Amino acid sequence: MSDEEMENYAPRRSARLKGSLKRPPPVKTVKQSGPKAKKNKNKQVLKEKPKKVESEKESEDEKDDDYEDMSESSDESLSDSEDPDFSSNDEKDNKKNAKTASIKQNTVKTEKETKGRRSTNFQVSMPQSSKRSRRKAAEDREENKPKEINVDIEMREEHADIEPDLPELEAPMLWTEVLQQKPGTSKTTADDVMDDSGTDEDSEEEHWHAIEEEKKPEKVVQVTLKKEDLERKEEKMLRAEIEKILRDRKDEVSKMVVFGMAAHLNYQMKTLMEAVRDPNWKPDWSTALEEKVVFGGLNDDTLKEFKEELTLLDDAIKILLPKIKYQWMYVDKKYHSNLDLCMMVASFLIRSKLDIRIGIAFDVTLVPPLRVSKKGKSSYLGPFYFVEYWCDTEKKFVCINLESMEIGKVTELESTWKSKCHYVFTIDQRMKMKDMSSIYCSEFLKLVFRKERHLPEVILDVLDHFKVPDSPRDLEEDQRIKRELLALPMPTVVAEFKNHPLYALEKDFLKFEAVYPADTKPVGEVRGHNVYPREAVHVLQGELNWIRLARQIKEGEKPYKVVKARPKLSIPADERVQLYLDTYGYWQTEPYVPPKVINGRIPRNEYGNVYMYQKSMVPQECVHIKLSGVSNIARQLGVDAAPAVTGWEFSGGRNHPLVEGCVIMKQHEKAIRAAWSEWNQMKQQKKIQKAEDKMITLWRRFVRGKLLLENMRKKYKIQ
DNA sequence: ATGCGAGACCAAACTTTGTGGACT
DNA sequence: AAGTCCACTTTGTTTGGTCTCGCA
Repeated sequence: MSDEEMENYAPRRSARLKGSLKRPPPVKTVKQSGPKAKKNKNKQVLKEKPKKVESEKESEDEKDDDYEDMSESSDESLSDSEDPDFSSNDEKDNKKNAKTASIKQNTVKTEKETKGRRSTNFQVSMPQSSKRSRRKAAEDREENKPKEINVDIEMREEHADIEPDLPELEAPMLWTEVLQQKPGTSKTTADDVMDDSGTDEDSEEEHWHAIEEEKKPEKVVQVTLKKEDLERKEEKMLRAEIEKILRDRKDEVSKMVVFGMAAHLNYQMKTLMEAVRDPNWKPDWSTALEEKVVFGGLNDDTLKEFKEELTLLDDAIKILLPKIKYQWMYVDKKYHSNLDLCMMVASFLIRSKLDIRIGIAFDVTLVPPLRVSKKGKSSYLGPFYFVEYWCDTEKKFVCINLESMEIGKVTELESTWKSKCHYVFTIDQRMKMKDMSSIYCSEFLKLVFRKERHLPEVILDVLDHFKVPDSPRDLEEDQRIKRELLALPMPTVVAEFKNHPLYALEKDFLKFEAVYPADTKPVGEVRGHNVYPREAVHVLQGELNWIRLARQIKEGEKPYKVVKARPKLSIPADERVQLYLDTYGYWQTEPYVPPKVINGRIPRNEYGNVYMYQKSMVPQECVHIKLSGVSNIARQLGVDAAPAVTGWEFSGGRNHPLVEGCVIMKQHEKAIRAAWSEWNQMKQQKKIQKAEDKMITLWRRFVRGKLLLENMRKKYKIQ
């Protein structure tokens, strides 16, 4: 990016808001994203489960030894493996063993009891903070390690398989529990017990179902009141949310319309060029007229003559291939639509060796969200087409009004459009698309018109997709348009100056805006306000923001403007003092010069970090390694490593630096990378091992539970 | 009729370097 | 037993835009 581009890019306030300086999305959004949400859910399930097992086990302990032996034997049969973790993973085992004083296992397990307790908690699973997963994502991108993710997914699926079966195991346990419990003491609440009375006569199983399926009615008055308040608040939030979504949607849709129109124009031009350049296509009726143009120049009469040759059809010509269609129409001297006519005139002019552009005038008609349109239905009938040709004598493109076939009458052209158009694009034979609204829309500089249009950035964004470099002629034209616009009379109304593309009032300068050079003379005065050219208004930035754009303040520069700084939220409101922020213009900055390594120590900022907002900011003789856990490795190897701040994250009501990997000296890179990959491999292996262990534990529990259930059914003769 | 300014209201931007407890 | 991870948290102030209303 050249310096000049940089300036255009950075200092505009609106650009700042939408662009690079926008803070990274808050954690919230990351949290809500698919994989994370899924993980949370998964975690919850896992956390809940041990509780159930606990209750299961407690009731189990109260039963006679019969099925304990049973489960014991199943336990043993399953825990053949010598792996101590494997058999000690289950808390149930430990307690039971302690109680029954089983010989061999008891010794092993009591020894490891504390360890076993911990592992029942299932924290082993995949809970990951957004930060970590983001870092992991970055790391995956860099190192291509899909394996890790696969394991996660597999595990989740595994659980999904097991999970539905487990509740069945609970039934007999809870049933006995329920019978034993006194009203009010149980977890299954007094309501359930009260409902019991009604189902006295039922069989045991139906009894159970009645308890399970009964829904508790909500009765508490206080809760409903609170709920109402909540609803009111929620309703408001919901409405705001919906409005925002609709607003965004409207923006998106209208952007799409603009994009679609641009693509359409692009396509038409392409088709036209194909048709005209086709050597097999030889319409001869217009040759005389063409020669007239070539030798005598283009004038209204020749164009009118051309149009008189044509017949207007009532129905569209149905030929699918547009190129053929235009060729055929031209030969047959027929047209149906405005577009057809445009294409034929354009063909004619190209054949007459003229450089042409085709233009499209259109509008984006959308009813604003949640608001009734005052004007009623849109009367938009467009798009409308026109042709321009390059006039050598005037050194500019001149428009042709396809209705009257008059040349060069810009204001009349607009009146031929049957409805108001806010956008006019043109495309030349090089496929260079330009926004010419400023020339063809007479109200272009009006405040209302500006507001009805998209932001200039959006238009540029769309046109960027049809990238063709500017030719000298394009640049010249831009200059000419600017001169013409400047020659128009200045607005007389103060409000018209707000966001005016050419002028700005001093009173409307934004907080971070100032006139540069400082001695810029006002170009006029409106009701006592000085009018400055918009070009002279520059956006300033504080030092930290410039660093984020890889620029630093030149030495000895004085702040160009001092603005009120935002209060520090960490200081209590009553103790805050008004702080000020020094701001500088682009011209006061230079490209960021990364600091040098002194005595083998990587230079850090006051927080012990290195700013790595851009790749170019890496300190000299250093490299930035974006691998998670790499700073640990560096520390273990005794290598100096500085955490790299790549952005900011808003969480916990505060801003925190986003640290991605660290900066180390180049000479250590190889060793660190090797050490990291070794460490990472071990980590992966451990993870897989853990996942497998857990799977086995779950399966073991599942099978044992099944056996237990069978035993119970046999014993109590339950089907 | 038109434009202006004040004021109310609202949405969005901007803010820019922790902590405590659990776990390993 | 130190080091690491993770959940907690989801602010409050400023700013600019929009709308309305009264006034010139």
